[in-house]
Amino acid sequence: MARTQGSHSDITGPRIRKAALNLFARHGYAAVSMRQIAKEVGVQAGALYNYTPDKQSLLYRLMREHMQDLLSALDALERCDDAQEALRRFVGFHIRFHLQRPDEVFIAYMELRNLSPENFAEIEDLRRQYENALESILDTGQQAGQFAISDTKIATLGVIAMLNGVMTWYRSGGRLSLDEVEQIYWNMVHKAVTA
Amino acid sequence: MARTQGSHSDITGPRIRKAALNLFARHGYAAVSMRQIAKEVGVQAGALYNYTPDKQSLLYRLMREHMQDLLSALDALERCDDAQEALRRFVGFHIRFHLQRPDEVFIAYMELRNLSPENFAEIEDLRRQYENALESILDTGQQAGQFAISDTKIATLGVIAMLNGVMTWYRSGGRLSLDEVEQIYWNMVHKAVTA
DNA sequence: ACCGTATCTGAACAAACGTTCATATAGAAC
DNA sequence: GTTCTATATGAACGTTTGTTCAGATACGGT
Repeated sequence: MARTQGSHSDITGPRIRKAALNLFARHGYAAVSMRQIAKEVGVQAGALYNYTPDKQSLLYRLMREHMQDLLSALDALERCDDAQEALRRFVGFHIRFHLQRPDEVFIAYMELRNLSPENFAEIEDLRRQYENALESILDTGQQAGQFAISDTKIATLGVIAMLNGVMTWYRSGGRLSLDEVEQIYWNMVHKAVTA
Repeated sequence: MARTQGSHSDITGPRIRKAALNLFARHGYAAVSMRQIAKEVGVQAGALYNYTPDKQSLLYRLMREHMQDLLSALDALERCDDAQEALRRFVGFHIRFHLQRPDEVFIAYMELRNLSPENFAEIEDLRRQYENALESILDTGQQAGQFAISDTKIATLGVIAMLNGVMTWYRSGGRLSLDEVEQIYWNMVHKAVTA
């Protein structure tokens, strides 16, 4: 008989978050019930409340941790004074990081409206930090005369939007390798911003 | 006393769809109840079922009509043999058409997963038709030696993703005019694909 | 003036929702 | 081996969900 009660389960917490992540990504936050999440974990709905105060916090925590991971990973990227090289690294980093976490990424920009106002503000701030990193690369290159960008703010959003598009179609094991995808996108981004 | 019953209301149907559109766009299909829609229209929930067999059909019809409008409008665009000019027109058309219908656009790509499988397949087919129109422009330019695109399928998705990004930030009356926005994006797209 | 019908109300339905809580149990600590 | 506590159950709560339907009402046609 499987042990179902009383054990110290350090693993139940992570499993709940994983199940919630997966279900939220597939069906959307509003369409997923606490009972569905509990069923996926193999537990009764009430048990979830040992690990989260409510459903909203479950979503918020998933999004916040994802954004913090993203910023940490970006921070760990080797610095580079040359703007073009920095941009190339950013493109590669963005594509690879996001393709490794399709569910987190999907949630992070699809479920923003299901956050409470305070939680939304925090996530939005983290997102802005990420955009600013790219914008400062574009600014640097623009001032150095390497880039010819009419509006760095829009270019930032344009580049990120284009790169994010990769997740709507890329499937590992498909026609193109990760290296090829990175090469193709870098080629487009590079030409789009270069003088 | 406002007339509340018995009248032939050719206007209730459109008002229901408009309210549903607005609410779905703001809060998401799953998070909006039939009673909320009814309240927005100023009617009881049961009355909605004179105009739609169920909630799902309400969403499906909104998405299908939007995609058909999009394809019709694209079809009405003046043909052009020169690929670069055709691409320029496409960029302008896409930006303007989509900015005029922010709610429809938002729903059309956010609520795909809330469609039943059959409905999803139909909408997806319409979307593919639209993508194919752009891809054939890129193909033409590629064969004519005007463009230097390593993969037209990916370039198609990349361009559309970039252009769609405009809707996440553009607000009419903001810093930039529509003409300026179009110019900026055309500049980026043009450089990204040109030889 | 009356009828027929399209339209809406208001109540009802069963099911599902997020959340709470008294109770049970299995493992850790002694 | 007993006790303590973290972790789970399972039932219950009040609300809300999508949907149905009998009855009421007001307009168009005659």
